[in-house]
Amino acid sequence: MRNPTIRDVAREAGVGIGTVSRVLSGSPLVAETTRAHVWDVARRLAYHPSSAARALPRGRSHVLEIIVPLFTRFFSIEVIRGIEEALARSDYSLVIRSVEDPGERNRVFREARRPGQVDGGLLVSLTPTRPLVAHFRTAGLPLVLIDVEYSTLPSVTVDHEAAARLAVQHLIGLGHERIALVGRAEDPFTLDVPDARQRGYLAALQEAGIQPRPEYQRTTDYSPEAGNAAMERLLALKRPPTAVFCASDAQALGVLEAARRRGRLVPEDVAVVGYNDVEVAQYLGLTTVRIPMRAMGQRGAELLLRTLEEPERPPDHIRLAAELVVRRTSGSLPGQRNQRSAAQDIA
Amino acid sequence: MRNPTIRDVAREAGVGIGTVSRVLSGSPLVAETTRAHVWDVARRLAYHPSSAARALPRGRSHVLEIIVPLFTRFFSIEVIRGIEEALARSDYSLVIRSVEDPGERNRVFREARRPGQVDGGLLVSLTPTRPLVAHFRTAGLPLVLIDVEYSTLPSVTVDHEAAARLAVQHLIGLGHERIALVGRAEDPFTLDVPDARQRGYLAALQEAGIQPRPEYQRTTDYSPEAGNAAMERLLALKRPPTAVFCASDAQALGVLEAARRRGRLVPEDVAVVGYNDVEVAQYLGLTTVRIPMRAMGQRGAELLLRTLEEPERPPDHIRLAAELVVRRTSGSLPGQRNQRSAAQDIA
DNA sequence: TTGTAGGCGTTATCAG
DNA sequence: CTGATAACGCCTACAA
Repeated sequence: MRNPTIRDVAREAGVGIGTVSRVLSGSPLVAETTRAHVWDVARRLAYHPSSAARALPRGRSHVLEIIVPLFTRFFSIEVIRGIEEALARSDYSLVIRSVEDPGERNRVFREARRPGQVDGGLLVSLTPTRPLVAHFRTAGLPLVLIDVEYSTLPSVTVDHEAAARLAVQHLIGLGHERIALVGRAEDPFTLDVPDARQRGYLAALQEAGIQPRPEYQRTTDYSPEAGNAAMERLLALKRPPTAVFCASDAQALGVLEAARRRGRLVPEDVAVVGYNDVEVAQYLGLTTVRIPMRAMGQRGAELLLRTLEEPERPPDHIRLAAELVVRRTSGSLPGQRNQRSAAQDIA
Repeated sequence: MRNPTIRDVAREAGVGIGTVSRVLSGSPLVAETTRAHVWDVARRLAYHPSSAARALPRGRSHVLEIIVPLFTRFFSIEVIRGIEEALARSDYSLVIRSVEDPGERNRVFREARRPGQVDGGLLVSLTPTRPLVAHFRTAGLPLVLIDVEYSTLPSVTVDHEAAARLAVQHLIGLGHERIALVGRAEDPFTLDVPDARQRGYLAALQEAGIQPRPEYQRTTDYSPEAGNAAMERLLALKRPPTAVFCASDAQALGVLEAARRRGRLVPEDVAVVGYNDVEVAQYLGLTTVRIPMRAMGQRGAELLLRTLEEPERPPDHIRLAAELVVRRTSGSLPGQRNQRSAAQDIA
């Protein structure tokens, strides 16, 4: 009934518990025959070491903590999934902590598990506070950042500025000059001002010698509703833009909807480019910038694992590339019959 | 540098470790003054008990395990989120295990944490196997099911049959008689044959005295692409349906797209109803059945917590109500401008 | 190469 | 009410 302990295995195998322990932890100081025998017995008894008991003398829990904002957001989910994939074969468990609103952030940071509870942390899209960094440092626990940079900590990021520039360059390449930005409102979770996507947008315009216009730049939060409202404003201008670059696919959805309601054809009257490449983007034919979310999670987890093995290793700063995915809403190549997207007819 | 241990607190407070332990666990057998003093010292030293050390004599880890299929699916995410909300104030941690394909299921079940690793489990949309149930039973660990029923285990479910009937009744109420079903293919994760939604569909037709037609019933998996293909087939019939009920919003998306491509107006030529009420449904104006996913998670977690405190408690079987959300794709009532009309309760 | 013993931080029991 | 002290299951010197 009770789980077998290491002692049971030792007795059953006729060896000392030290030997069993060595076999299980793969120590080379065991005779080959002994090892085989012990393994046999352990398997037969269905022995599984208690992680709590193991954590005690080792001083390590084999648990990793990840702190992520807005758990239900597609971006977060994908990153988490990537982390899980990387951790799957590593016998580390993952504890996920979600920060649902900015006020919660400091509380969660403060409650970040004490050493012994957790062996390391992963911070996603969240700028670390000084105390948090100090906490992990003095505790000797590795902390890895995803989608955020910090000089002394390992990180995995995407160059959002370059990604945004890519998108806007694409629009310029199609001949657009009146290009609007539906950017994001100040992100309450990170401190990245001005926003990287906006910087990329401006850079692309400048490269092409296009004068940016303030009335073409709107910032809203990441929702279809907000995108919708922003687009309404843009379309109400005397010279409305012929193309719109959105800081998220969610906003782009709203932009498409507004265009439809105002009778504008996409991409004939107005081209739309989103950001992230969420699932529905492909389905709606939305041209967008693909952010390698899952890969970000994977690489971050790998970085953490590596730092765990080699604590003194200087922090890596990995930067992944985003790619532009051209679909129908930006009216790619001439001669290609553009389908109107589903979103437009439904509503 | 090292974390303070209970011994440090005891020494600093000038008491025995037993007393500190009692104070911290809220035992009433401590003098009020002693208690206050010990708390003070503990706070001052920033003492945090080691969960590993605590787990050892207690035989409980304070970790709960949740096994969920297809982690990235909206349904799973929402349920998990509900669970987290319920657990947030309970100092239990959550370890999430995802089953990404049916082959993985048994492996994950087999690896279900041994007692001592975990204090209980939550199974989402996954029919438990005999061995799994036995495993938890003999280990004396509570296991709660979400979105699945099993006589001897507590569960939280939604009556999918009633929910589906509701949707189809709505269509019938609008005057439709040629109503198609885009159902789900056999679910590799659960064993629910015939599918509850299909049963509900058939029941609603029968109640209304409508003869079900085999050619109106298509089963596909939960993807827009599959829904799209199914709709193409339906539209190719000599007498195509005037309404389609889909077993998921994902399929409904594809159905809408197919209708658009074939030049059918929604809802004038064909009405469409989805299932789940995913985020984008509201945005696309999709009439659908709202499944209380988050609430399912919450209630499930609460059930688990309760069983943890009271192990002998007979299993509760909680059944939550789904509601119909009428939006544009079913063309509600003439003149009625409401996006969401009165939600109707079921069950 | 292997067995033994001490210790990891708590809880729980049992005398005081 | 409170303070020792024996587990809890495992790891790791250390001794053999």
